[in-house]
Amino acid sequence: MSDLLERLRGRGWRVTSQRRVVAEVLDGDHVHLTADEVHARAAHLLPEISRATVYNTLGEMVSLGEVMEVSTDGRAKRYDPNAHHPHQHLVCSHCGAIRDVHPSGDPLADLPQEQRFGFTVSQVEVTYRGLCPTCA
Amino acid sequence: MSDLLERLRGRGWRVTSQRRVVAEVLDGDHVHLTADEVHARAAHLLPEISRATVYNTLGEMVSLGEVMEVSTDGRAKRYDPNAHHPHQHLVCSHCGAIRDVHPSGDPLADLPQEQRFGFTVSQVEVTYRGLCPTCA
DNA sequence: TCCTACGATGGACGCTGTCCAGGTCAAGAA
DNA sequence: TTCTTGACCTGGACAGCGTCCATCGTAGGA
Repeated sequence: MSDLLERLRGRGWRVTSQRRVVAEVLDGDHVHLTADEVHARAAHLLPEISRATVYNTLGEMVSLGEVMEVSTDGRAKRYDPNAHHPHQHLVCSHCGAIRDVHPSGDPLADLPQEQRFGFTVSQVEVTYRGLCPTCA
Repeated sequence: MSDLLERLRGRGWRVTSQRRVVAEVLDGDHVHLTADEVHARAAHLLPEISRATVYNTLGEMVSLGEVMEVSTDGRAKRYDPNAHHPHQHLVCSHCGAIRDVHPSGDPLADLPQEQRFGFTVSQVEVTYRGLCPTCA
């Protein structure tokens, strides 16, 4: 986990106890927590941590490219620490479970030039939706 | 436009003046209004219409599959009347402009079986991001 | 014309996220 | 170790988006 902390420290980030617990909470694979969930888990480790700090810290991690922001449901944004490995998301339409997936091929290549309307396209987000084994 | 109204009437929908103006506001191509924008335009045609009614009506149109819900920015959802022609979206990262686009190929086919983790995948949403000609 | 169930209203409420003034502290310097 | 300072944290107010609910209005059938 301190991978993330080490990288951030290397970028001149001041490491505080608040930032450390947020980084700890975000450790792991297939982690897609909302800001509120991050706050709840962080508060378990450091009871006085404020909501504003969690939002600020997450925002900074996103700016630094160390964490991805994902919004799969139009409600709260979710934070995905797996930002260094390009991937897409598979979401259960019923229970909201999320998995990281790696489609074959380059989704960007599927958009023909004449369908780009002069845009300089630089990024593609793909969300696959369906039912997970438990909900099906 | 009353395409939409006719289809809804055919499904036993009671047609009221409120529902009619919401359907009128949503008429056209490349229309991606937020609920609030729909409300503002509807109120121009029918000043007393309430916000709750607009939300209810949009929600019903979505349930009936006549309108698509799109959330491209993590803020307000947008409503796309072009629900009967499968398409994806191209979004300007700077000004938020949205275009309907039609990628070549079937994005669903790009997700190998072993990447589906037992999910029954039924739908794919693709959002292309970049800069529009004006913002570039 | 009358009835009635469905629809509309608007105000309260909840969730998500942002902002700000003031207090606190990490980390470098001596 | 102590000092200094600017970056950081806090808690609360506030704003945007969306939902809920009790009540009133009305479309459409009898």
